[in-house]
Formats: sequence, C-alpha cells, structure tokens
Amino acid sequence: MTHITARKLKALETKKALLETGLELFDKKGFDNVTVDEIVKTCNVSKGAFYVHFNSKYDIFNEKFKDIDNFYSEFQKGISNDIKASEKILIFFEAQMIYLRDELGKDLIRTVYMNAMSLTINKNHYLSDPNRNLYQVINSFVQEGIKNKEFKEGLTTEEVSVLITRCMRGTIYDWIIFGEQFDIVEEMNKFTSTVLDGLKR
Amino acid sequence: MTHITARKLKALETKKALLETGLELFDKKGFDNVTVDEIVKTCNVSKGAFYVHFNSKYDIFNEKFKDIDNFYSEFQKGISNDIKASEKILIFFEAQMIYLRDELGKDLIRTVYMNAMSLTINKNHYLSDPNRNLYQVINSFVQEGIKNKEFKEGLTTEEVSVLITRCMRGTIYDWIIFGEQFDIVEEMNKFTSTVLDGLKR
DNA sequence: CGCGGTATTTGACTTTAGTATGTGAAATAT
DNA sequence: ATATTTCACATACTAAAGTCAAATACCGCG
Repeated sequence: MTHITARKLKALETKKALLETGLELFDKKGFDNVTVDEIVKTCNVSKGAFYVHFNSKYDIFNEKFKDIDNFYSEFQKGISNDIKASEKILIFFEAQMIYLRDELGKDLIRTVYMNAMSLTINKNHYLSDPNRNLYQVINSFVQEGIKNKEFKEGLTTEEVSVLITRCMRGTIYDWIIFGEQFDIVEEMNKFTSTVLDGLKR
Repeated sequence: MTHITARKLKALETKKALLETGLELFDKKGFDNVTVDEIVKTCNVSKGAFYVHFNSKYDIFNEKFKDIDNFYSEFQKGISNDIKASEKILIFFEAQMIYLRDELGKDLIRTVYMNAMSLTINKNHYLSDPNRNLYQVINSFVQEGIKNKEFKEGLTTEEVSVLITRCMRGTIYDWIIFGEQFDIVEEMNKFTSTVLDGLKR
C-alpha cells in the first residue's frame, strides 16, 4: 500500500538531511550550542519543516538513541551460551557502557535522559517503554538465572529485570551529574556486581 | 561586619515574597505552567529583581529542596542505636521517600533532578555536592556496618556510600520517568534491600 | 489533461527564560 | 554636610523553541 512516490522520497530526504545535519552540529558544538534555526538554515529548509519531521529539538538525539536497539540485538546473538546468567548480565552492561561512552556520547545520553524526565506529564518516552529490546535481553538472562537456581526466589522475573535496569539508569544518571573522573564502565561493573550478589541465593 | 541595614532587610523581604509566591504557584499549577513573569507580577516586583535573587526559575525549587538537609539531621538525631546498620539505612530511606512524596512532591524532585543534569557543563548542582548532609548520614551508617563486620570488605566506606545513594537516585529517577502506579516507598525498599544483601558478608 | 484533495513546506508569529543597561535611594567615605 | 559608591530594582531587550494559517507541490483519478 505504501508505495514510494517522488514526494515521499523528498520528504524522507529532508528528514534525513535534518537528522544528519543535526547530529553533525551537535557533535561538533554540543547540543546546547546548536539552534534549530541553525540546523534548518544549513539544510535550506524552513523551521516548520523541522517540526513536521520531529516533535522537538530533542528528537534528533532520541532518534539516534534508538540505534542502541540494534546493539542489543547484535549482542544477544553473539553471546556465548556456556557462562552463567549473572556473568552474561555483567558482560552485557560492560559492552553497553562502552557503546554509550564511545558511540553515542555523554551529551546525547544526557539529552535523552533529560527529555524522558520532561515528558513525565502525559507523554511517555521511549526510555521508559517496556517493549524496548533492552528489556527482552535482560529478561531472557534473568529468566535463565532463575531457572538455573542461580538467583534466589521471592522476586518475579519482571521485578528483577526492573531492578537491574534501574541500577543501570542510576549509574548513568550519576555519570551525567558527577563531573569528569567518573569511569562509567568501572562504576557500572561495581554497582551491577553488588546488585547481582544481592540477587544470588 | 555584615550589619543588617534597612535596605538589606527589604531585599530579604522581596526574596522571601518571590520564594513563597513561586512555591505557591508551582504547587497550584505545576512548575511548567507558571512563568517567571507571573511570579514577579504577583509580587509587584520586576523581572530584574527576580534574577538578582535567583539564578534561574529552577532556583525557587532548588532552594526549597535544601530543606531536606534539616530532615536528614533530625532523622540522624532520632534514630535508635540498637538496630543494625543495614536496618538503619532501610528505615532512613523509607522515611526519606515519604518525605519526598508527601512534603516536597514529585514535581519539585523532577525539577531538581532535571536541573542537576542541565548544569553538567561547568557548574555543579547541590545534588552532586559531596558535602551534603545526606552523605554524612549514610557514611556514618556504612562506617558502622563495616566496623561491626556486617558488610563485607573490598569496598571503601566512600565507595559503599556512593553505591547506596546511587541506588536511591536510580529509584527516584524511575519514579519520575515511569508514570503513575509507581510506589516510591515500596520500590525503594525492594531495591535497597537487594543492594544491602549484596553488601553483606 | 486538468482538477480536487492531500502532504509538505513556508516564515512570520508567540511565548518565555534570561540579559544588558539604566536609575535612584541608601550606605559609606571624605 | 557633601561627594561617591554600591546595590536592589526596573525596563527594554535578545535568544531560541515551538506554533499555525497560508502557500505550494504533488498525487491519483476521471
């Protein structure tokens, strides 16, 4: 049904140009130092066009952030099966933190985390969407850990998954608000290990 | 040396009026639905005056937020001494969450947490100030737990304190981004218990 | 082809936080 | 007692995100 007309193609191109230019400028100057006017001027389109394709300036980064779902899928495919669930979780977070730090960057993460907070009224942010790949991945590891009696009883799979991802969000939040000399990879390891110790029987 | 002149007295009154009016309006209409213009108009002062007394609109809530330090001190005074360190921490967080929920409110906390994120460049927010009473309180409990061999070795007092407060921030963050039906008191208990279990020997 | 309708785009406009600059009375120095 | 400075406050302004009614370009269809 959704047949690609010349018009839709052009619209897609406009969106793509806005996205790429936005990302490039954010990367070069930092999110706060780039205006929407600057982005649209660079792309030779109007401001209105920007807001047809994106709900807010934040959306540029939100869109890029979704790339992380591919990362999750890839990770899940590649993980060895002969290690314990808790180790899988540790390795998973380690790889994810490296991805955040080196591929997405702190500025993007800060923006996404801020936006999720500002939308708390009415709208829901992707970050708190329970259908994200993130939850699939963690859930599968947790389920495995419970089945293999590695984790203790008392909490459901969902509860444990939420706790673990919350531990991740807490660490990321601290990475953002505490200045430099915060090693996100190391800190995540420390925190996750402790939480996992608490979950083991 | 700083002698209270008539002028300073009047200035203090202006600041107080702005603060109280701001809090009242935020409470009634929500932070996002109140403008600085509205606050200053209600107080019959100018916008310039507002920005003499506060650095930003957020500062109204930031100021109020600091009340929590009194809460911390009071708590520390009142706590019984014949319970274990881990129980003290649990009780402490429970009381604190009730305080946040019922006295300060989610909108204030959201604002404070957002502001802390936005200042990540150059300035430092009170939330990430290591001299806050919060850290004194937690540190004392942790120190006690380590001394009494309740907690295992391997991490320093500071590291453990940071982990525990991070667990708190993670839970508060989730309280903000996940919509309703999030019981901050219960969730904090669950998460803290797990982390404490991980810290025990 | 041409026409009605729809998707895309435009850019002026609104809103609101924050700033630059001025002003006058109170405090302080001479 | 008068000159000078300082500081609380006022005003007009800028900056920048986001909105909206109108214009334009393009589609499918008769």
